[in-house]
Amino acid sequence: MTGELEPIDKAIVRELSADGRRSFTELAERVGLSVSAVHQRVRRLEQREVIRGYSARLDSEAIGLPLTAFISLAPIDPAAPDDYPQRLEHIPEIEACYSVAGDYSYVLLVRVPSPVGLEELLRKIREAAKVSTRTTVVLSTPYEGRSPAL
Amino acid sequence: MTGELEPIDKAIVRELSADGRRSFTELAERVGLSVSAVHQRVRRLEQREVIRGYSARLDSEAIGLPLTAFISLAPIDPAAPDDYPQRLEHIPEIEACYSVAGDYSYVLLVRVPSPVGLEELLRKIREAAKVSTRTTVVLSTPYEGRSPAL
DNA sequence: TTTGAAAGAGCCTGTTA
DNA sequence: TAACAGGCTCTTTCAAA
Repeated sequence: MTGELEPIDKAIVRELSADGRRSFTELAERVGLSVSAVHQRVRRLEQREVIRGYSARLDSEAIGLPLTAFISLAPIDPAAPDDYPQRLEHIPEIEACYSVAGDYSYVLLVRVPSPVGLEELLRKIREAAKVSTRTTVVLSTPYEGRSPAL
Repeated sequence: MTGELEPIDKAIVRELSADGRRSFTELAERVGLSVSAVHQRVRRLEQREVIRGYSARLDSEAIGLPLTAFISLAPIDPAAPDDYPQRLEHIPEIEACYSVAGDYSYVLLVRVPSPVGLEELLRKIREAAKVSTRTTVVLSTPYEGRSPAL
C-alpha cells in the first residue's frame, strides 16, 4: 500500500501541495476532469489520509519564533522504556519529532523566541524525557517545506 | 519587525496553521469578527508574508516517498564560495535546507522512494555541491509539521 | 468513475460608519 | 478598522450514464 497513486490523483496532490487553497474549479481545469469528479477524488484522498490536512505556511520570524534548532536526544537510562515522543508531545515548541538511526535516538525540530527560550526548552525536554541532548542551532533557512517530487 | 502580531492576527494565524482551508465565515466566528474584517486581515497577513502560502499535508509513504533522511553537508574545498543552497535547489528530493552552526555547514531534509534512491541522491548532491555528507536515516516519524506555539 | 445540473453556502468588492 | 449588502463564484449533493 505504498506509492500506489493514479496519475490524476498524483496531479491533484501536487496541486494541493503547492497551493492548499486551490478551488475545486481550478483543480478541475488543471487536471482535466469535471469539478464533481475532482471533488470526489479529493475527498477520497482525505479519507485515505494521503492528504492529512491543510496548513498555512508561516514565516517563523514574523510570528515571533526567530530561533530554530535541531535537538538530538539520547536516553540517559538505557533500561527506561522508549516513550520519548509521548513524553514530549505536550511541548508546543517542538514542531517535529523523528526517530533516527545513529548516535542519537531522536531528532526534534524546535522553534523558540530567543536563546533564553531555547535554554528553557532544553531544560523542559531533559526534565520531561530524562535524556541528554545535543543542539544544532539553525543560522538561516534557505528553503523549507518544498513540495515533493512526485 | 519580529513577532509583532496583534492578538486577533495571532488567532487567525493559529487557525489557518491548524486548518489552511478554514473558510472566512468559520474564521470570523472563531476570532469574533465580521467576515469582511477577517478577510481583510488575512489578505494583509498574506501581503506581509506572515502567511507565505498554503499546503496540503501529505503522507510521504502514501505518495511513494517512504524513506526520509537528514543529510549534513561539509565543504570539501574550504576556499569555494558558499552557494550550496543554490547549487542544490533544483533537486526535488530536497524538502528543506538549513544553514547550521556546528561541525557541518548545512542540514538537508530529504525524501526518497528507497535506499537505492537515497544512494543516487547522495551522488547527485556530492556532484552538484562538491561536499562531503553525513546521512542520518529517519526510522519513523512520531509527529511532524505541528502548529506553532504562538 | 464520470458528468451536468441545481441549491445553498461562502467569497469578495464597494460603500458606509 | 470594522460592518453591511450585493452579486457572483465555489462547494456539495444528486440522478444518470
